[in-house]
Amino acid sequence: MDTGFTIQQVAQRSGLSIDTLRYYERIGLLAPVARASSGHRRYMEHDLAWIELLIRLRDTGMPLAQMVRFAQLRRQGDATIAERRLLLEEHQRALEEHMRVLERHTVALQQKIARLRECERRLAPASIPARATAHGETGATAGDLGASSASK
Amino acid sequence: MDTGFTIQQVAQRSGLSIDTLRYYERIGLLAPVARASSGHRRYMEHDLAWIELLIRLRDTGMPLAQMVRFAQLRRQGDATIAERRLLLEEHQRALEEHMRVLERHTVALQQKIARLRECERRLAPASIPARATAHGETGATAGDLGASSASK
DNA sequence: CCTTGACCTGGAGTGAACTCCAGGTTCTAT
DNA sequence: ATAGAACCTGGAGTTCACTCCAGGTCAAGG
Repeated sequence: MDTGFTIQQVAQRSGLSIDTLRYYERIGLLAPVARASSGHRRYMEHDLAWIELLIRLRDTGMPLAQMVRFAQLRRQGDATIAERRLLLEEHQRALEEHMRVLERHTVALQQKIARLRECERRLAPASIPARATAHGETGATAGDLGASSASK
Repeated sequence: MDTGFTIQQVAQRSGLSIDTLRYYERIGLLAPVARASSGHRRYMEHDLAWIELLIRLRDTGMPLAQMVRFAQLRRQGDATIAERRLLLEEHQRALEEHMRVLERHTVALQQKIARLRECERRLAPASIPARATAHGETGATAGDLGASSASK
């Protein structure tokens, strides 16, 4: 009986550090991992699948606290499936909203880049040493400024 | 001379907190803001535009340190326009890559949600008290686990 | 037998990005 | 004139998500 992956193998496969794997177990993101007779961790396939999901949630912006909540629900078994689904759906909605925001930001950044490029075109080729005008390359439309990050 | 916005007004319009506005100035993200005779800050239109850009960069994941670098370049005037553009283009590329990753994650999460819903369908209506099987709702395909977050 | 390297634990330390506080000034309304 | 709100500064404290460390155990090679 010494099947399963060592913590090092899991770290390599998952991209998480060894310390992070232990940390996740400490805070209850991973249920206590099986041990070899030596006391060393042995991760099973289902641990890998779970870790993969955790990474996905983390990378899509879910805070660890919420992931812990999710992990707790999971450990409570089938009775919590609906609740878990709701949690994921909620997260999914937030994520899609976030992606829309990012989409809008890229457009705006693209415009900003275009304006800079325009500035370059106006300045560089005409190497007339015009006294470096520090005028507004910030960009026009100082208009909206519409509450992007809600601070409580 | 007492034109311009108070720090409170800017906080409301921008969604940043008053403390954050002062903090950003301290670390050099904002050049020293104009003051009323009283010593109170008075933000001008061009400050608002700049703050708007800062928020955009922050919300798209640029670390403050890089934003500070960008702000420094800006203060050095027109000579740094090309460098600033390159910085933004670099950021834009990273951002687009990030959005692609998020896209893939949403797809996977959507599948996960579908599997949970499937579990619910199988369990809930048949109210036969089957001994709560803690079998794998983790989902299939524990396959790839392909290094998602590069830990140095 | 001894070293080397992977692993263990509990706890302390880190970096990023704020957020709060004390103690003091200034504006505004009554 | 004075209470109370808004502002100022410098510095300390907080939260999050790790990351590192000391001191010890365990397995394999020379």
